[in-house]
Amino acid sequence: MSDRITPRTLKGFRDYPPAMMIPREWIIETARRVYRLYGFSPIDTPALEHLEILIGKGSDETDKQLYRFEDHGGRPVGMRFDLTVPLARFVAQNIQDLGTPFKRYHIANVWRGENTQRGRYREFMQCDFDTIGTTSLSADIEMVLVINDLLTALDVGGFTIHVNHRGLLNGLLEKLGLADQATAVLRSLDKLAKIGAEGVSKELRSAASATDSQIEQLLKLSSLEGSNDEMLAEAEKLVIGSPVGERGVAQLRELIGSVTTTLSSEAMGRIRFAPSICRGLDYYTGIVVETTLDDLPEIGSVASGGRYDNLANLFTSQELPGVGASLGLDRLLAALEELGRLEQVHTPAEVFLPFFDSDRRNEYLSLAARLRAAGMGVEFFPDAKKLGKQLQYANRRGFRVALILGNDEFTSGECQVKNLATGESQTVARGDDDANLIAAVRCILQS
RNA sequence: GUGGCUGUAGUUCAGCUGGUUAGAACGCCGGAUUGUGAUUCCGGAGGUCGUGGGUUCGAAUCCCAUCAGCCACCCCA
Repeated sequence: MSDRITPRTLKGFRDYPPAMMIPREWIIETARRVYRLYGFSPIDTPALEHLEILIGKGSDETDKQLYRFEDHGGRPVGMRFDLTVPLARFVAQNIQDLGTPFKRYHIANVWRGENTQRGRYREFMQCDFDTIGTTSLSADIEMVLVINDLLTALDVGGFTIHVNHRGLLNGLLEKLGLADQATAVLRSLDKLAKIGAEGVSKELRSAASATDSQIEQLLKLSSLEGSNDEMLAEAEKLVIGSPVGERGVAQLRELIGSVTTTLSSEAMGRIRFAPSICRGLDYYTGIVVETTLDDLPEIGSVASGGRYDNLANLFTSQELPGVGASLGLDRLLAALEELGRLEQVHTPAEVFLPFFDSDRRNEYLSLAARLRAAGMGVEFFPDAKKLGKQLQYANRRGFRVALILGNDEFTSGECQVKNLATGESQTVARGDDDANLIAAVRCILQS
């Protein structure tokens, strides 16, 4: 047996044991619930697409990271590297049946063959939601509200939603005569928080061959401080005379105004105009957002998105503008773990039923069935091992309650209800339908 | 893709400039306690030192390659 195959996973790909999968599923379920509350419908698309659908849609960088190969029929194919390009293909192909506006969410794995790092893998999950087929700012506003509701539901603690507008940036670039260097300039500006004003100006000089006065103007916009209103007023001055720039400022003002009046007073401080963020992706054309956790800003954006008015043009002549965002599941998970905001639970059920008296299996099974019918998760231990061992197992898995019944209890019609967190145990008379017992368990679970 | 660091029991690590049967803590399993889990005591299992070559009388230790992880760049979730 020396030729056994070594069990291993590919670089950047990983297994998800229960301790990881339980919080993961909780986030996914929360995202699903919040998206649905806004009327977004689920879709899925194939992991594999014709190569021509995927290449040239993101940037040179995404083309390099694309997993590509020939299928068994010799067709050039690729694995999706995000959910937005498949969405563009999907709506271009099906919009006549879907109608507009089309609101969808899509929670699925994507693949990128890039170098790995903590929180960065080659297979990872995105939780996207987008509204297709309307240019109304309502959809942009709703995107921000969804992010707010989602992160609130996920109990991540304080967070800040940073918003900016590509039109504002493009307007300034036009005025400065740097429009053809847009990508390089925006990428440099995006790093302001990371490398500082000096680093950015150095990079602007070398990468975008910007002059000192151009750099000064760009940094002036990026470094604005004050209230949202004050910053917007200053930004407006910088782009005055540029229609796209002025429109960007107007939209930002409207969006921030709408969001702050909709949110509760404690939540409205969460939205901030942030003139330096712009998102690396080329296809954004309007509002862009990034969201950081106040207690862990250095981990980067956990929910990002924006408006893209041209994406489906690659596949159809029909005009299909869109706006949407994506929750960074794995990054958020890493952050919550680091912040100690994840409950360490290893079992999806909360009630543990030891197999104590080996002659009474069927009686245990019917008790478990009755509790499950009452909506409680119950795990019945498969082996009639020593009670101490069974309780140890229950304790490690994070069960809340153990129900202990041996020969004594069965004959007296009672049950010991043990609170595993405190160690306290009470004896409850079961009665005919176990209603007493169910109430006692429920009491502990709700405390 | 580029550069740097790391890789020894399940886990965290020790192992001096190469030298006999590679250690510890915690964890795990069994028992003390045949009806009660985070304590205590006793006992036990578990490692071809990531993998493959090379140098050497001799390699966990040195060299090369490879795989994997971490960090920075790049990019992004």
